[in-house]
Amino acid sequence: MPELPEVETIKRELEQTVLGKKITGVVINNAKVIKLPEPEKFKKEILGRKIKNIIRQGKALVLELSGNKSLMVHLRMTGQLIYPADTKKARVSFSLSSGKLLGYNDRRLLGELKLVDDWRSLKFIQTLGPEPFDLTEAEFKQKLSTKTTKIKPLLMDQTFIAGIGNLYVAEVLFRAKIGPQRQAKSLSAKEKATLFCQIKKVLTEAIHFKGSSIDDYVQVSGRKGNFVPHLMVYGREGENCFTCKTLIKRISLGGRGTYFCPKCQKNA
DNA sequence: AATGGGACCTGCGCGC
DNA sequence: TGCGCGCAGGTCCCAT
Repeated sequence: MPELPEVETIKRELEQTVLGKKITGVVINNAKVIKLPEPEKFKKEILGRKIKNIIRQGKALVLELSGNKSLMVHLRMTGQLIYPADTKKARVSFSLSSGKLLGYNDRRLLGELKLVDDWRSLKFIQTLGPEPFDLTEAEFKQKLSTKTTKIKPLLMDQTFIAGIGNLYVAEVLFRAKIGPQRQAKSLSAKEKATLFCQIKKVLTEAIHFKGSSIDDYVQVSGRKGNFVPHLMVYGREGENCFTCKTLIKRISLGGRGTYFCPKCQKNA
């Protein structure tokens, strides 16, 4: 569930807390989350390096380290980065030169840590679509114009646009009054413009409120994000639409829970 | 090109 | 009370 706003929140917090610190120790409690290189090598190769720079690309987080190595972290569903952390909960914990621990938690073990020479050449990064904030309205409209797929799965496709997941796509489509099943290229110019505007608006607001703590997501400090009270449709099946009082529906689209207002969001 | 399914995973809530 | 099951969704991979 961590999407662009959650990962951006974490990135900003890490900049304030661990940037410039040196990694002085590593404890691996579950090696499953370490995808590259093998855990022993990972441990050996990361020791002594300093955290030089922190970057977010879509939902991926990159810690650039001294000596031309980078740690790519993808939280997937239940990954957390906690500082200062306590060892017990962490799948992997890093001792830092501050004397405190940076912990990687991951209840479901779906996340991944990769220590690599060149993070930009990772396949996931290579195929990532544009950052929403780097995209122009004209480019967005152009990209939509050829797509016959449904708008909701398209916006969640990380190779189409980076950073939007199941929660924010629901919010964006609700605010743009567009049904999740609309064919992408069938959107009018006005709808495309509204959609583009709402993508940036919703993501910006969610970053401002430090993300949505629906499942496991918390800030680096361990505190919850504050955007949940601002959600208009996600998770509101059977409740009244805030605009028209119609009951919010939940359907399955592309195998994902899809919330929308059948009256406000036109599917044709 | 688009779509649907399964795989990876665990903990929760549900029905019986 | 306890057990088994479905479900949550980010990404990859495969089949059609």
